[in-house]
Amino acid sequence: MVTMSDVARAVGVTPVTVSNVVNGRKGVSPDVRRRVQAELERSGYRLNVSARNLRVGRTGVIGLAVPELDSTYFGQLGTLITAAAAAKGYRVVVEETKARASRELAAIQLSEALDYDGLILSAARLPDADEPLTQLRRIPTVLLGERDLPQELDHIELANIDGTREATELLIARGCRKLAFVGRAPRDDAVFGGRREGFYAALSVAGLEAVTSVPLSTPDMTGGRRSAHQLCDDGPDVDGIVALTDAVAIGVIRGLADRGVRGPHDVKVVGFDDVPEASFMTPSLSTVAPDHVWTARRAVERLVARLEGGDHISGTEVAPFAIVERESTSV
Amino acid sequence: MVTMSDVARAVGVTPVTVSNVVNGRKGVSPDVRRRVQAELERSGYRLNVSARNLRVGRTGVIGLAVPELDSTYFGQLGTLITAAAAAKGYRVVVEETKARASRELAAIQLSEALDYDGLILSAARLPDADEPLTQLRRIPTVLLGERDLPQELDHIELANIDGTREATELLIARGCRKLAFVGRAPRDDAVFGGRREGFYAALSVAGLEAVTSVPLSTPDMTGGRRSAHQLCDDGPDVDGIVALTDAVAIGVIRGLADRGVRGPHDVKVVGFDDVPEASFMTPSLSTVAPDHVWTARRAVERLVARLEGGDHISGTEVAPFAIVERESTSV
DNA sequence: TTGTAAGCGTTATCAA
DNA sequence: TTGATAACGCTTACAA
Repeated sequence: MVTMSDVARAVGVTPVTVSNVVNGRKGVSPDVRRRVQAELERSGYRLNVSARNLRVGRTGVIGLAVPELDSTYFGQLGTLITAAAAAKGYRVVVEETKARASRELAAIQLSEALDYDGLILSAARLPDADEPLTQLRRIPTVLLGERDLPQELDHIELANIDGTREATELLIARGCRKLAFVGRAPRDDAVFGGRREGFYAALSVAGLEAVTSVPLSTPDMTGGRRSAHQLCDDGPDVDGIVALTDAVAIGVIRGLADRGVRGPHDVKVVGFDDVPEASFMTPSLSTVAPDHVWTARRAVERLVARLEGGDHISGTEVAPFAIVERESTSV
Repeated sequence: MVTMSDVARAVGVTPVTVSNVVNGRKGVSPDVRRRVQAELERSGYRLNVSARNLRVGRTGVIGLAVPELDSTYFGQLGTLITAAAAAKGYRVVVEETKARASRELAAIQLSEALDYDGLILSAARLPDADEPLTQLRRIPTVLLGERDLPQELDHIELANIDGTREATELLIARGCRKLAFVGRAPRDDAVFGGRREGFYAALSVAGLEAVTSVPLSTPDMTGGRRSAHQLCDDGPDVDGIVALTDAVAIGVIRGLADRGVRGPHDVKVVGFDDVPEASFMTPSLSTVAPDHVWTARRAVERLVARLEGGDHISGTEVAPFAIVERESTSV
């Protein structure tokens, strides 16, 4: 391994001068700079960032922990946060937690292990115990998630209740009267409780009763498809479905098609997230579209404000959203 | 910031003993261990990994550079590589290069900057110049990509020619005679040349002429949709389409639907990649399915072998693949 | 413009 | 079982 001292010795200067060249600082004569640069090239020198970080006490890296990478929702989040962070001079590394609470904790510990300056944690199902929150206080963190959290934590959440309520209202406005919610968690009912709450709120205002609330084995396309099969096989008559997420909705639409049920004529469906593929499905998917760009920018802003010690607010903010109507709810 | 020295002073031992406790090494009396642990807890001590890495000379982190994160193809790749690396005791951080050659270079430099032990680079369009390859020689790297590369580099590629040839043969076997390829790059024809080559090879064997090769503005769903519109508006009669990737194919199917063309009755379509959503589309998508698990495992294996200095092979390997037939090519 | 000295927090080595 | 010492590669502060 080539160090600055090696390069310095070869050129006949001190390590400090080499450091100045490597970091593009001024105060180095053109001649020396040139000779140092030549030797850096020649020797294949690589900066040891552990050493630099040890010295300067920060890494300029923000960690982003997401439950899964193979969904466009979290992929897009990664893309947007990376861009927002780059604008502020930070780099982002993405960690996958696999949505298991223990892995979310592991991500937090990892962030310590990797010496991230800060962490953005998309916490699908952080356990209620205090212990993880204690962990979170050890490293500057912004949470993106669904859960009610103590006010002193930085937290950005989606408009789960209002968004799902308006999505449900859209179905009702389009003539649906026999509505089902696909998204009951198998065990922990608190997870995604907000979306369910919004669904029931809309029904209650309209004076309707839910036909059913279908359990969801996993909150993804496969789970949605399975739930749709179950719904068809159990036989309750349904003309509108509110799905927990777009991925679930895509699975539901496909699962209905498997049973010969065609949307939007037979059953209308809405999702949540507005993933990139929503407008490419057949039928294209009506959905709650949170402002992902806003969310990403705000998460980074708040984290950086905290990192750089300026004024920063705590507590929960809710991302703005819009209802996007496409073919899956057309009359 | 609490250091080992701080903890040591508080307990009345030396930093070395604290280090031993933190790292779970033996040779520390139960009593001392307990007291040190208590103080670690109490003080909120956090290991400074920059210091450790400086000392031990490695980081245990593998970088994965992919063109984009908001596609399930690369998302899945990230998931699988993360899992394969974890099995070998390495962690993975994912970097987004945005598919621009300059960013792929930036990723390489970044990997140096972050002190990854090694890098897996999914190089969509690495430039031909030698310079980047010189860069690659500075850090242990495995390339996942489409390009012909010098033999001394570790390289895993997909069966672009054979895969696309077989996919095209499937269309022909299902009765298609008027075939189009959607995936001509706007400028650089060398990119993804292999897939085009496979398409033409199948045609030639069957004694057919291609109806057209449609340019693709961007290799994603949006580009595919646009190309399909163009194809419909230009009017050539087509009964089978080979798309560059599944994402493009999904866009193509939707673009055809926009113009009232229904698959698979009117036009059959095949893609490449077997992304998770391929089986959830309507119609579900026939495609070339590379063995992603094999690819991820092999990439990690080869990188780790290189890192740990054992025997390692160089050169190019090709991932196995299968043709998966679904509804988009049914008769 | 360049050099000297010191230290960032950790761990390896050797001695007690 | 514990401690003293040195060193990893780099940057900051200050002196020349």
